[in-house]
Amino acid sequence: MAANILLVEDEPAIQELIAANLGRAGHHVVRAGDAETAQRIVRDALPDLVLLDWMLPGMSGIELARRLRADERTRAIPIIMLTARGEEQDKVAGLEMGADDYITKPFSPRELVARIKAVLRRRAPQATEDAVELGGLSLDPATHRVFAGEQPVTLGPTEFRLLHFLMTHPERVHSRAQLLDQVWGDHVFVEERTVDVHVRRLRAALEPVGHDGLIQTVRGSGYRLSAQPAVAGV
Amino acid sequence: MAANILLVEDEPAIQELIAANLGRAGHHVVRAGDAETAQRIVRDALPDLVLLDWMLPGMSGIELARRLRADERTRAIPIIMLTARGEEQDKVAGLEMGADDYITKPFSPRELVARIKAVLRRRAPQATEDAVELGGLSLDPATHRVFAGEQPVTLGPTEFRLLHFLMTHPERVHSRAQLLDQVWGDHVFVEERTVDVHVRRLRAALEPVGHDGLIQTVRGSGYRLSAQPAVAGV
DNA sequence: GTGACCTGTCACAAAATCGTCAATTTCCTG
DNA sequence: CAGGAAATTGACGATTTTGTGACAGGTCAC
Repeated sequence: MAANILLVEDEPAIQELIAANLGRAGHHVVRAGDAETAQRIVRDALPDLVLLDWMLPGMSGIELARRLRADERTRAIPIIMLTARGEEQDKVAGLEMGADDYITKPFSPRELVARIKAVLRRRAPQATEDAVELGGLSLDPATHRVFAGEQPVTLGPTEFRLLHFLMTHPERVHSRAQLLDQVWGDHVFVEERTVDVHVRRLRAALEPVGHDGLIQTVRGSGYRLSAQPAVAGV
Repeated sequence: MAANILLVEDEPAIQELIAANLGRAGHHVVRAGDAETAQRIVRDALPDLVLLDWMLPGMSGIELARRLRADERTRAIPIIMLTARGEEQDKVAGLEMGADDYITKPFSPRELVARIKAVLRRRAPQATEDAVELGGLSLDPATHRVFAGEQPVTLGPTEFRLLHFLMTHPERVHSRAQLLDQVWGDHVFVEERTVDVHVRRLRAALEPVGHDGLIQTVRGSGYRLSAQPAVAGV
């Protein structure tokens, strides 16, 4: 259950302490000393969770939380706020602002880790997981199933993600690099040729159910999923 | 968001104060002055949430929480504990015992109401108490029985709840984390692989009565209950 | 007590999937 | 049509994910 956590805390001592504890719990921690930096990091790195001190120099924690909630891409990221004792107003405001939880300073490392774990696990399943249908082929992320008409298609996890991406971005040519970013994740280190292999496996799974020409090769550029045949006529 | 709330608090003055505030917030409040009474009320009335003072005469709040978590029927009821300042030990113990949240006394009415709202909101939509039937398999929460056609199936409590959840949410793929949330509750600290073990036990119980392929593994994602075979029949 | 369950975790076995490579084939350019 | 770049393919060892059996505690009804 390792996770990327952004810690927003201005006091170096506390920052250090928390980071050490989270690190020991197996999490990867990125730190920010102020809200502006934090905002930038969130946009760039999209952490799994934000640990947010409520009292910050400059932009307040509340304001940052509000902004994160306002942005489409960062809306789903859970926020745990750190408050000093007795800041009753803040707690209420924070919860209403969309914080998922709060912890009152001082807190024990165990409590912090326990709360993080709970929040991460509670994360709602993505809402934008609609089924895709295209040219007689349907794919449903919720059930994790693919059908060619009535016939089920069996795919490995990677092929499934690849097909999902292609079906949600049809007709466009995607370079191998783009596919690696989108399907594998932009942090992995994998040969570009690997894409070829998975495309091949995907084609092999689609061909027996009458979808051969579906994934087309664009020489020198990449691949494209298209309901239209690659070449007119013939 | 009106809810039935059981307030367990021995000090009449505080009891009165809290009850008044909750009532103003639109909740229906039932009160108990000690843990024994509370336990009885919970079994009878099945409130939506329990507000539990940690310091009680006789049976402690922790003990009550433990018992509620141990009982099949009351396990899912959220618990918010009320603690005095500085009782750090209690917080950790409480959270591990299954409390969904805690509030440090003294607290503001606004905060209390906000916390209650948050806890109720994140509670998973409760499965119906109606009997479920699916592909020759029937499960009745009321009688706590499972039948495969005419044949009774014997299950342990956890397997029963697991099957219940899967039957009420068929076809969908559930990650181990989601199953832990929904079946074990989001407050427990259990390894994800434990899910595997219980799935195995469930499969073992279902297989001799002709329901082998019912629970399917979706590699890399989780498990799925489906009347449809994973792969088209050969 | 005590014996019959249940539970959560491990360590290990079994399976499925992955990423690479090298050999081939295909396709474009001159 | 030759040459060479680009893509396809089949094979394979490495890695990751699941399935299993065993086990140490804990609970509960006798």
